[in-house]
Amino acid sequence: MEIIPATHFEQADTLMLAKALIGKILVSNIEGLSTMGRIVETEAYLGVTDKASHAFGHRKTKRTSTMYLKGGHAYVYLCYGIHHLFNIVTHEEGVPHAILIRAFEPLEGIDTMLHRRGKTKLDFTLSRGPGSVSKALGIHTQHSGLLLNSDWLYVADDSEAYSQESVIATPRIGVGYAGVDALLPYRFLLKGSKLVSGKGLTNTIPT
DNA sequence: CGACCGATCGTCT
DNA sequence: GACGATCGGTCGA
Repeated sequence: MEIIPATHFEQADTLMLAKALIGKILVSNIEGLSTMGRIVETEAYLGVTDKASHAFGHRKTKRTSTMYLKGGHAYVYLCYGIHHLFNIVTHEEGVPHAILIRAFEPLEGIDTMLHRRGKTKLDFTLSRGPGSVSKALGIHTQHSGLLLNSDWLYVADDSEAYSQESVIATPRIGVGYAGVDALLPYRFLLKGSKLVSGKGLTNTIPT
């Protein structure tokens, strides 16, 4: 399995990067515990021109300043006072693009993930939804601003083949406030995956 | 199965 | 002082 270096995310085409993340492996080594899963759902947030992005209109605050770092950094923020949502920053320094990881298929460290999630048995809710993703992997807002690397968290490619047709694009979830931008097809998912979040899909069938 | 609701708090106006 | 890039539980059809 090949580690994808943080510099990979310095590329400018965030939509391409978000699509290409589908099928890749996310590995965390946090608090001495190793967990791993295959990414099945992502969303792209295109910075200053994207009404759904925290950086829309060049908004830059203490919280969102990490989005302006160069690609390959982690952007983690607290949502609804409860959930820690994990993004990978993309593009060059100063351009606040990011990719939200919304769901993955658990591969290793399942006992650890179950414990972190307060569950006793594996089902499709373990790592479905961006809040669940971070909780299962042990990602916390304190990780925001860190560069992805093998010390704590990285993306890897196990060369499992996914055809372009197996990845589909849909509008993003929960961004109704973004007006017309809420309709943009910036959400990518593995077609037919039962592990994908949101409503109106075949995601209610237990594995 | 869908609709609704409460939890919970940092961030921004 | 209001509001989320959410989740899990409950309620009713």
